[in-house]
Amino acid sequence: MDIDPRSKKTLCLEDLRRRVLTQALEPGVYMDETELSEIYGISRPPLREVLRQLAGEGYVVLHENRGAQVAPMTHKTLRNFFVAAPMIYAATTRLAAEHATAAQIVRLKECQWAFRQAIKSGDAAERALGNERFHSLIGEMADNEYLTPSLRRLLIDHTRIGMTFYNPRKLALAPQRELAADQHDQFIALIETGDADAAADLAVAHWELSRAQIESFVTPDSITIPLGRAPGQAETGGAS
Amino acid sequence: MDIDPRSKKTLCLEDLRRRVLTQALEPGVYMDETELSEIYGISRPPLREVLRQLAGEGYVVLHENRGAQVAPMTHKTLRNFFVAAPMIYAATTRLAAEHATAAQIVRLKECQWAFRQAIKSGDAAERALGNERFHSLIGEMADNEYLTPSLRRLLIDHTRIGMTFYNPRKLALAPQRELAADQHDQFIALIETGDADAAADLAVAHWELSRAQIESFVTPDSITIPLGRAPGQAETGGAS
DNA sequence: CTTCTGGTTACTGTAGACAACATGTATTAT
DNA sequence: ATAATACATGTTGTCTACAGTAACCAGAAG
Repeated sequence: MDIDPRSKKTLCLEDLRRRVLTQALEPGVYMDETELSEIYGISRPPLREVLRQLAGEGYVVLHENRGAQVAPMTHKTLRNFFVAAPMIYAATTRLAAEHATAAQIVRLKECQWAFRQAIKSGDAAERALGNERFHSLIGEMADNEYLTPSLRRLLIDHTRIGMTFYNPRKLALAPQRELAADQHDQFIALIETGDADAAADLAVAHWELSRAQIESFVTPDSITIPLGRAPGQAETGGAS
Repeated sequence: MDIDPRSKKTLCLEDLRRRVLTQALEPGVYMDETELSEIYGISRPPLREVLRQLAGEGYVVLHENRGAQVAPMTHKTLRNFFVAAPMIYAATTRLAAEHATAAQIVRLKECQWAFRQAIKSGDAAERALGNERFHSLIGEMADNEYLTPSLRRLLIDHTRIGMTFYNPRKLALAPQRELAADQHDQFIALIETGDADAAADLAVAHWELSRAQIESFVTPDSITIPLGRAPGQAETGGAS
């Protein structure tokens, strides 16, 4: 579909994906077709095609006569996410270890290198996109057209959730970030040796780490702060 | 997205889905935009939107400057299908038993009634579409936006495969068809009582039955036919 | 002051016409 | 005779202009 990476339409598609993933376009907001078509230098019909495709991929939701809405995140979202993620991640990682080609492993290593660079730089968006790409590549390795759709859908919200909670200034979380990156190296090693069982286990462990991080933000430790002290931290707060 | 079922565009979308599922549009064939737009009485831009959406849903594959192709079925298709199906079916059925609402169960019963009618009538397409709708409704009950994409993708090919192999004239398979329909009734009963474990087990059993039917056609028992006899059957044969 | 109704506005949905690309064929040169 | 190239044809990709619809706001009646 997107063979020619130079076309404006493809650029538009990729940029909109990026904007949704990084929450530059916040969940739930409505998008103006005319405005977007002017931004990307194309007319409305092809832009509408792009929006349809994004709807199919789960980035946006289309409403009749009311336009495209960035896929919202509700209270049910997180719960459903916790149910589906470990199963899909474990399954796709297992299949990746069984089917990965040499060329794919090379690309995965390049991606991991870029991911570590992003962590060092402290750029939340780059880190989140790098992580998304890493797991997306594992999905490609799995080479199963029936599991990929759910994996892609999971990665969209996993990235957005990570983007919400990730804060490079929280030094206490640096060890966890290192651990996550180390696990990525282990993914590569296990996929390269074709150890499917270990890869599946690692996928679950990797997921548990991510889950713990998310839960630590959903249930913050603000209780430990003594009463009467000036509250200087409100980092997890909203955007706009 | 498709709130108004009367619009030509929605009709077009649903009809194309139906045509792909019943193999009226055979896997791999290319579709002519102009021709389709004339058939459904709409112009090419909205038709192209429909094709994009169908691509997102996995019914068709888009090729740059070469149009839309009905999603092909290769040798890898069946293998990947066998890997993913039991996992997704079991998971969604379990969740359906946990989350189903009364209104949804009513609709499922209506669907099951229609399904039995279709079996009696011997209409392969109606039966296949009825089965697809039944499992699609269970997917809705599961109410998990992360698992639904894979389920829908599975159901597309499950329906097409069933459409290929199903032959109402094969009387030997009548008991299996009856069993499948009975299992649907059991699905309803277990979902209604909320027995998630039993529902998941039934999903696997239901899948195994379907799998056995498929395998019996992939590996036909032509060996038992004595040599020298006129070969009168070539039903599973290829397309254009 | 509240509520219903009419108009206004801004957006989405669609159509028709034009441009770009790919394919198949015929012609020419080797 | 064969291969390569140029052309003709048909399809996809895109743009501009128009039609339809829903939300918003103002004004009048209760």
